[in-house]
Amino acid sequence: MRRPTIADVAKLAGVSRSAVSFALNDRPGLAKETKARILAAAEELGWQPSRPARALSLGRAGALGLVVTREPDLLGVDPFYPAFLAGIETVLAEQGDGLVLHVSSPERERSLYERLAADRRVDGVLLTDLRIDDPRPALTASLGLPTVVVGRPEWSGGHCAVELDDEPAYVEAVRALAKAGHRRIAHVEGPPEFRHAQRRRQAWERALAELGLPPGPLRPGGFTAEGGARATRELLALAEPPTAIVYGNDLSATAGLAAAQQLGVSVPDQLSVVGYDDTPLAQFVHPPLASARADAQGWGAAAARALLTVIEHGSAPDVRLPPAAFVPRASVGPVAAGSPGH
Amino acid sequence: MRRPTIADVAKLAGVSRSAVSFALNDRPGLAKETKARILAAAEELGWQPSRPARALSLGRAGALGLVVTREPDLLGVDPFYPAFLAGIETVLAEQGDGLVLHVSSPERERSLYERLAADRRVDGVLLTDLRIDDPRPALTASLGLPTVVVGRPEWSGGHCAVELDDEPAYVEAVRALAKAGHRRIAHVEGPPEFRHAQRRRQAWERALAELGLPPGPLRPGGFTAEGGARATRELLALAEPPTAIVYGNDLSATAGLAAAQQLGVSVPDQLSVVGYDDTPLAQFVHPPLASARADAQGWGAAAARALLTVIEHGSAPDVRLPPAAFVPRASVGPVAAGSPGH
DNA sequence: ACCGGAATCTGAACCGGTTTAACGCGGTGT
DNA sequence: ACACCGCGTTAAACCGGTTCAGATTCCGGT
Repeated sequence: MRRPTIADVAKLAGVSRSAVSFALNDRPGLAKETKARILAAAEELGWQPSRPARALSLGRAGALGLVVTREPDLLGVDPFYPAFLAGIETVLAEQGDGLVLHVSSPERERSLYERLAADRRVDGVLLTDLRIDDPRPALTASLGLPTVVVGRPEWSGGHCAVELDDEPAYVEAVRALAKAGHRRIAHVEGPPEFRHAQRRRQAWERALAELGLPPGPLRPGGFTAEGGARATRELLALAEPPTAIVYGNDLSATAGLAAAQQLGVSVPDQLSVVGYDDTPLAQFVHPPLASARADAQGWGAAAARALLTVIEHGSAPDVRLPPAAFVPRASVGPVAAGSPGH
Repeated sequence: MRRPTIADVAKLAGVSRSAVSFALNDRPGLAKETKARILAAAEELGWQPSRPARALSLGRAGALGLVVTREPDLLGVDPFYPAFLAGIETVLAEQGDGLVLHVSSPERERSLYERLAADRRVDGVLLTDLRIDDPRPALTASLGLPTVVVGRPEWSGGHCAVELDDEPAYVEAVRALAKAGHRRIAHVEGPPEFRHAQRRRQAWERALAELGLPPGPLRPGGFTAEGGARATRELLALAEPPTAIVYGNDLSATAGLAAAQQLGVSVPDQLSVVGYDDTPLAQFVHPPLASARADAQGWGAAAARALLTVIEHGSAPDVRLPPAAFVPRASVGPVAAGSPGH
């Protein structure tokens, strides 16, 4: 019942342990039939080399690390992580490598990375959800832990960055709204400490400026449903309410849409709404929610590939993926003729 | 720049490597001051024992495995997994253990578990989303891989089961609807191959029977938004449409709610709606969605604890957690006076 | 007959921990 | 004075792989 070791395979094949190792890692210097015999023996015993043993002698754990520091609540409604993880897996599965996932809080984060590094549990880490003044890039650098930053190069602190830009979709959304006649376009932003939330806000600001529109009202939404609903109520209570709202994500947007309807504001007749993420639900709410779609799975795969390269070669070139695309839907409509402020 | 090993610590403290090992794992038989000196040396060098080395000599990987086989799409909107993972982490963090996560498809699943077992990459696995005739319990048993089944004991195939029952919340939901006067209560079920989807359907059937109500119409919803929307349209197109629909999850329910509204059917005046999962969005859609809440984090923690026990002792008693609770909200209302079929 | 060299395989060291048996040593009991 | 004991410590074996420096064999060339 004991699991077979390399010695068992060697004995069965009538060779030394090193020969088995050579056969497995198909190194040159083994006669073809010997190699076949060894592989047959391994097959017969159902032998696979032990990861820990392999990791110890190679000095490579054969695993990547990902620490997720978002609130579990936030995680559960965001299609990003599952798709991202699936993308990582597609790359790791080829190598037979694994992903070690930790869910953490900002306080415990530091010691967690330290342990990951000191431990040799993983060969490198992916950094997601970069924050303003994020200590992690410097931390992993000082720990000598190979790192890939999932986000813009200027956030990466010298590490390899794998970027999928939000901005174009945002700009496009604002342009689409402007084209539909909207002039008061509000934004409900995500937690401002997140770099991507900040970038989305700046994209909105810049797009308004480029179009020669006045800066619109801004409210915090925290990427949550509750925040989206509250922000929406506040915006609609303004003396001059916006005729369109761009949200930081679909969760806020969906809640905002419902909040507007609850106030008797009809979407898109009196208010246009845009989300971000293109949640599976987006096209099935009423009215279907305009949003932005990003290839999270491709992002995960690219990030994993980049990290493997960093681990192997010490560095990797930055990667720039096709940006997210604006997805127009019925929640965006022409500005109402009788809309206030005209 | 080389990471310190146990030998470096031993040299610095002026003792043998075994003494360092003893000190670290606080075993008896070391003089107090020697131990203090060793720990000080370890601290000074920032030394932590290498996982792979430790795993090799202990024969324990120090990691649990979780294979997720859901569609990435389904994953992204379900608050279950993130909270579940967070719960696992709370338990593993104490031990310093890790979680190896794999995202897979049913086809690759088998070989993945085989590798996990042969590999010694993990000490045990958690089985979630049990299906009808799920091959996994028997597979992990035959692989000698310690296993905990996340679900009902009768699904576990002899493994330890950690259960959080859906049924009471479902029965309660149907009762609440019946009390509000509903007699034609439909169900939009999840993928029927999932045990928990099946159990929810049976709960609905049983509750109707117990209340003396006729069996209601049933439609597949696949736990998806699209499925929920389509099923709703079909149900509402019936000659005698239901006055209430109980969905397999919130995603279907939310899409169904929107579909109904799109058809001009007002909720809850003409149709009552109940979901399951209590998504963060549930109380922020319009009208707020009645749902059912389960402590997914507690579930994860309990499952992880049970698995650690199985790994250590070879078995563990089944765990039965408090069941999910029905959360009434405004999407449930009294049956309309003029409702057809009265 | 002898040498050189390629091809093939093995022995032993090593990765960084844990564990077990034994050892040195001062103190006790008789 | 001797055997015995317990305490604190260590050397060495072990976990299961990889790797590198030889060892062995077989071959052709001169």
